[in-house]
Order: sequence, then C-alpha cells, then structure tokens
Amino acid sequence: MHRWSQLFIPTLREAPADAEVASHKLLLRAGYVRQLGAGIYSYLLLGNRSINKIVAIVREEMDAIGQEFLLPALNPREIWEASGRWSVMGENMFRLKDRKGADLCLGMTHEEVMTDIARKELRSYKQLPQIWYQIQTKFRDEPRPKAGLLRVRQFIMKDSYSFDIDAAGLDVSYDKHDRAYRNIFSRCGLDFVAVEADSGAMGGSASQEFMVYTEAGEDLIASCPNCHYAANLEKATSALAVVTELEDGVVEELSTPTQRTIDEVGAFLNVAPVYQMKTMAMVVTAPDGKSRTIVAFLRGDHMLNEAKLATAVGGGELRPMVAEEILTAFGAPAGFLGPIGVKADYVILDAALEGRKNLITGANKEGFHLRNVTPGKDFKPTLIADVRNINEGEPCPKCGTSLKLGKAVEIGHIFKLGYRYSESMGASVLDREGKEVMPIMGCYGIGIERILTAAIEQSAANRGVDARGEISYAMPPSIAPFEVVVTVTNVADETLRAAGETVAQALDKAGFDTILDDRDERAGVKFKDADLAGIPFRINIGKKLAEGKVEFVNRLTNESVDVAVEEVTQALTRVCESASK
RNA sequence: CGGGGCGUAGCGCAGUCUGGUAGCGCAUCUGCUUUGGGAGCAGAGGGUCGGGGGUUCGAAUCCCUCCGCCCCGACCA
Repeated sequence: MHRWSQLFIPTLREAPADAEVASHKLLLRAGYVRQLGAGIYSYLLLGNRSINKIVAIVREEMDAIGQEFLLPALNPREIWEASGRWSVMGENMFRLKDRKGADLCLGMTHEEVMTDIARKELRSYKQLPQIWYQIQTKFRDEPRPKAGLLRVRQFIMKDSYSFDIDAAGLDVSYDKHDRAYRNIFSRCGLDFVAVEADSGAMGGSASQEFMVYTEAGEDLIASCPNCHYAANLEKATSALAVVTELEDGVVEELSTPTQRTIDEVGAFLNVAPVYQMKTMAMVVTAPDGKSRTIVAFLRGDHMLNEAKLATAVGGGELRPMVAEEILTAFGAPAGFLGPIGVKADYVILDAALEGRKNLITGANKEGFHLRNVTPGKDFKPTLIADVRNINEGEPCPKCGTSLKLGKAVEIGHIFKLGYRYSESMGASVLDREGKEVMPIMGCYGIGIERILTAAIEQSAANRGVDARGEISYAMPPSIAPFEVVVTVTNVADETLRAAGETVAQALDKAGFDTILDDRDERAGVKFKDADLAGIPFRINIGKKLAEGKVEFVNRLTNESVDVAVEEVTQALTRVCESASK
C-alpha cells in the first residue's frame, strides 16, 4: 500500500503550452512524465508504474511463446554494414565514435544483433524454431518528434524475432505472435484493429499492423465494424455501388468558358461528380533517378492516393506537374485537361472508372470540356489500377457494411521478414539432409509507451470534454499506476483517517494495487488529483462513515454507490470481475 | 530540410510595436481560519527576461548571430 503524502506526484493545474494532444497534456498534468528534450522524456513515478504494468503483461504473454533476451543498445558499425543498413538508415540512426575513432550506433531495431547471434550459434534444424524477444530501449533520430509520447526519439519496444526452417514454420511463429498481440492489447484495455499493412521496402511476404483509432494518430485506416476487414488507406479498397450511366452519344465538345473545377463544371452542366472524370498530372522520379510523366484519371468525387499511384508505377517520388509540363503534355492549362490526345509516359485509369462510359472530362482545349468519353474506346490507358482514396461509409469489399475511416496510431506490427537478414548476414543451419539452408525470419514489435498513450487517448475521446472544456480520462485497471485510491476527505478527522487506513489495508491485502490519499489537503484537491492520475476506482471516506458507509466511485462508468465499510473489498472485486468479462 | 509560431519565476501569461532598470494569476513557504470537486485572510521568498555579440548614457524591448521548443509539411524497420 502506498501513501500519497509520501510520494512525488507533481500535478499541474494547467497544461504546459507545448502540449497539444490530450494524452500529452494529461501525462504532464498528472505528473506521469516530464520532458527533457524534443522527443525525450523522463518517466516519473506514475508513468513508470504504468509502463511497468504494461511491460509485465507483454512479458507474460511473450513468455508463453518465446524467450526473453536483453541485447545491447550500443552497436558496432560492422553488423549494420553486414546487413547493408548502415547507409540505408540514414539520418534516423544515432551514430557515435568511441575513443579509438571506431563507429558505433544506438540500436533503432535489432534484426542485426539477433541475426548475429543466430549466425554464430544456430547450427541445426533441430534447434529451430526459435522465438527470441526483448523489452528494451530504442533510439531513432526522428525528423519530427511530436505529440508527447506518441513519436519520440527514445522509447521502449518489445521486439521479437523468429527463426524457422521453412515458410510453414514461419507461418506458425507469425500466428503465435498474432494471438499473443491480441491478448496483450485486450488485457491492456485497448480497442484495436489489425490491418493489413504494406510490406514496403522490407520486401516481406506478409505484415499486419495493430492500430488504435485516435485523432492523435498519424496513419489513416479503414476498417469494417462487421467483418474483420481493415486496411491502411494506402491499401484499402471498397465495393462501390454501380452507377447508372448517362445516355449514349458521340464525343462532343461543350463550351465551359470559365468552369475549371469538378464542382464548377458539374454545376454549369448540371451533372453529378460521379459522371465526371478528373485529371491528375504528376511526375514520378523513379528510384533509378529517371523522371517520367503520369496522368491519372479518377471519378470526379474521388481523391488520388499518392502512395497507391507510386506503387502502380513501380515506386519513386511523386510531385504534381508544373504549368509548363502540363502545357507540353496536354496542350491546355489545368482545369481543362482530359485523356484524349494526351502525351505522357503513364496514362493511368483508376479502377473505379473501369467499364464506365459517357463521362464528362476536359477537352485539352481552354474553355472546353467533352462529354460521352468512354475509357478504352476513346482513349487507351497504359494501366488500370486502384489509385484512389476510399471514403468514409463506402461499402466493405468483403461484406458490404459501411467502412469506418479515421486516424489511428500503430501500437504493434508483425512481419514476415523472409531471408533478408539470414542471407545478407550469412546465417544458416543444416537441414535433415545435411544440406546448408537459411533460416526464415519474422520480426515483431510493440511500442510500450504507445500502449499507454493510446489508452489515454481512447478514454479521453470516449469521455469528451466537460462543461468547462476540461478533458478527462480513466486508465484501464490493468495498466493504471494504481487500481484504487482511498480518499480520506478530511485527515483532521481522526475517525475518517483511521477508517481510510483500515479500508486501504484491506484492499491491499486483497491484492489490489492501492494508494491511500492521506494528504492534509481539501477533498476537492484530492478528487482532482485522483482524476488526473486516471485511477479507475476511488473510495471516498467521508461523512457517511457515521452510518458505516463509504462512497465507491467507478470512474470507468462514472457510477457512484454507497457501500458498507466492511464490504468495500467485495464490491471492488465484483466490479473488476464483471469488467474483465 | 521547407513553412509558421514561441522562448520573461515551477505552470499559464502581460510587458517588446513606441528603450528608462520586470509585473499578474496559480503554485511554493509561514501564521490563523477552513475541510466533499483545485478554500479565505495576512505576510514572505523566488528572475543570467534562452545564450553570445552589437547599437545606446541606458536594452526584456532595437540590430546581428547561435541555441532550444511547438505546429504544418517532407520523412518515418
């Protein structure tokens, strides 16, 4: 049992002006953390307690499938050269030299160190599979740390690595992580979705991100509330309703002297955006350094997704065409661009326009648009690809339910790596036939602090703001710094103080992580501080003690009931049991 | 790295335009009164005005320069 009067819990009446997102403000105001520099934080008592609880849950679930190691954060250059990532990581890697001038770096992830152990130690297929994990500090020199603990330069990560003899084995290791992660996040009280992720530059075969919807998040995801479909916006698709086409006719020019945008043209010609085709003119600079022009055609009410477009043309950096480039490609200025007669390296038709006909689009002639343009007949795209953003409410591609679209924060990622590191770093074992084969790897990460921030953001978002515009939250009991606070409303009253002591001792004995607020403060101050700390349950020892009762406040539900002093422990046990169901 | 903003007491801010030797609220400390949602009264302490340089009789204020922090973008196994 802890006594508030003896702890250092520096709460702030006002949030520092630097803090913008809810979790950042609350973490500072509640005295969970203090900032040392951009993206560098100290965890004080409350923050550390929550983090330790999250770590304990992670450790328990991970121990069920793997073995815990602890690797060095300080890495020599050589292993990073071996994997080829000394240069790939660029400025995101913190680098330093030792007294002899040798290059070192601070680990931002640990494929290299783990693979180094594997290559030195693993000799036989009989030693596989292995799942090795650690809970350790990572360092990343982020271009822009932000949003409190959400994007920082030093953070704690649970990272694990699997080594299997073949792809089927990797599937098993991957699925074990999938299940362990779901257990971990559920136990931490998070509402999460698992989304298919882009395997990206790592070149792996499968990858899944675990996301929590929050406005503070940096990713946009779409998910189905009904089935399990969920995807990053860069991959998300939807089942669009079939459009009843406009009447057939021949391609003809329409005078649209000053109408440039979809809305202007639509209003002028009295056609909805779904019958229009918009033109996006881009230039891609491919990884080989060559620039190529792209024109992409999308339905009038659709938005281009640059990541999808970049993928469609084989990767590279995209930028919009400038005015001169547009004139060269189309012979007309922006606002009147269309597909007929266009000159570009790529002419891309968005998949949503495949099979459509009789569309309104630009004439490539200033002051004119065309009608009755049919893709495939009137112009031939070089490529048909899904290059658009889906919109909130569009039907799920799997089951047709309206999709939920929103910002989210990534709390975990599981990834089938393949042979990238085994190969580059030279890890191999002998198989059943005595032949040398490379183990196939997977890597799996969880951001510990992000679980904390996501839990706060989630609770704050659910609660909204009160009449005075104040944000509030309550921590899930499993990861709260304390599960229950016993608030003695007036310590000057010896009866109340003694009762608080008794109740707190009883709760502590029953196994609840208990704090007794025995400070000589007014009741209001203690209530505010307990709320700020996010403690989910509070027992108020006050005037009703005369009738043998205390007040039991459940901040998760905002309910408050009077219970007999001797029944407090049972009441809390009951609430916790029903909450965990 | 591009754009924007900020830096004055622990926190929130005013003062900067128009130069004259630093102020308000909260917090802190002492005393008394209070004790169920950030109490009241009385008193007290606390400042390299981000650093350096310059202009000036005089700089928080004007000029130069560096640093730090926040936001948007770019970037992000």
